[in-house]
Amino acid sequence: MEKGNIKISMAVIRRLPKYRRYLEELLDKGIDRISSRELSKIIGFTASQIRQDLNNFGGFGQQGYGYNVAALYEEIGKILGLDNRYSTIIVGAGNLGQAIANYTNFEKSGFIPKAMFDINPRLIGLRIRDIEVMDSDKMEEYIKENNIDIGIICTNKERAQDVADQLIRSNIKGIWNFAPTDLDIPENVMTENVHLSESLYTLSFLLKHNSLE
Amino acid sequence: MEKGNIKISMAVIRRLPKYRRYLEELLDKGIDRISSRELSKIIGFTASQIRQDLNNFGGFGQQGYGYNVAALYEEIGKILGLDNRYSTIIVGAGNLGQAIANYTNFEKSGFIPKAMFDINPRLIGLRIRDIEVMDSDKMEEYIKENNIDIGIICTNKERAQDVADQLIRSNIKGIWNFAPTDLDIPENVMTENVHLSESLYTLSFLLKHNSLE
DNA sequence: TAGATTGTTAATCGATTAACAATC
DNA sequence: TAGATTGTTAATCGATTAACAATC
Repeated sequence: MEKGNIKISMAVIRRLPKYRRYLEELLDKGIDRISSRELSKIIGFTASQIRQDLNNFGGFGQQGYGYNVAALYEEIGKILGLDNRYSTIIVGAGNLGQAIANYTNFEKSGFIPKAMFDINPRLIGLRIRDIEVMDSDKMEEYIKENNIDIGIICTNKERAQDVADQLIRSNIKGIWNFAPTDLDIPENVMTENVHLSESLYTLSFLLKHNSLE
Repeated sequence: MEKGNIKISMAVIRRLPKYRRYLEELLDKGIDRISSRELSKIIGFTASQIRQDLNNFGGFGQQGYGYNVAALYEEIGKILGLDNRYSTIIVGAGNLGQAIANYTNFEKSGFIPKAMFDINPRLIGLRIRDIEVMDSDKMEEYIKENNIDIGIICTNKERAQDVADQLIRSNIKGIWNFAPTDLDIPENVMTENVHLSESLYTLSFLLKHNSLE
């Protein structure tokens, strides 16, 4: 999380995927250069913030010219680690797990689902695309033998911590957690939570308090 | 978004669901009072922040005692608007749409899915639980006739803005967007985005930059 | 009452924005 | 070269934390 020794704040990190997404759109439109001012207009961050953000990682622009869209897109991809491939497993083969298994966009970005795991005998043996649902009993062994990088937790909240403990024992590198609970995870295992109900409740708050105006 | 005239920051709003979740856990354990200091230990925010956050909405505590768990849980629910019922529709009946339709926890919190919509003839007529997948052509009419509050966009990014425009024309109050794009939406329609790929890329960043240590 | 803990003001910290010299 | 725009430092703004008087 550094350039030399400089710590990058989470606020900056979370803006990077958005930069990349807008740059991809520009690429698709055949635009090959852009200034922070123009980018500001379409992305909604200030030009100053854009320049600050990018300069955390290096001087990607050129005075008087701006930024080369293709090069910047590429650079941000590298910063985000999207030049890597990651092997993933999906734990919990219910609706959400299956939805993620079916969502091929992640695979295009280098996140390759190798297997799914579930405790429900009726799901074991099922295949989502070419991804097999295996018995959770075999998970720890599978992770170690297949060098799995990321575990995606799509179980209910009751099972989530047990699954996390198994993943941690198997030396997983990262956990993407969809279960509506906060997991207890050691510092060296990176975690990212997707708490859907928190997002929905935020919307609910906005609905309630906006309509008062 | 106010108490009197005071504006509540998004940072505070986004912490509210987490307070509620931890309070629910305490309730389940039969704990009926808690101090900001104790809550701080389990939730990970500072005690000072907890008191500041709550005092945006009122003095829910009592000096020398702390907070009543049940009462505070209830209050935060009201602040979040979870004492309301919301009628929702899910647009896009693919894997993700179906996963959300099947996730009964949202329904328990008052978000009632009334119908799903899709353009794919093979999906139209399908029922997820008791929720019918209808032809997207009928969506605008349906929203108006059934007083739908929230539209949940589960289409691909290409269709998302068109769907949003339809929702807006039908006077929807809020949009929960799962499509990987930023939508152009008027200020009076509340929006909450769930950008899964941004979350995954953030995890990727952390994996890459942490392993350098 | 004495102890505990809130509610709230003040201090600090960090993130965003503004400004401008450097330079393409 | 002159104009444009970056990279970077300084100023501002907002959010978090600390401190403590109020009070249960």
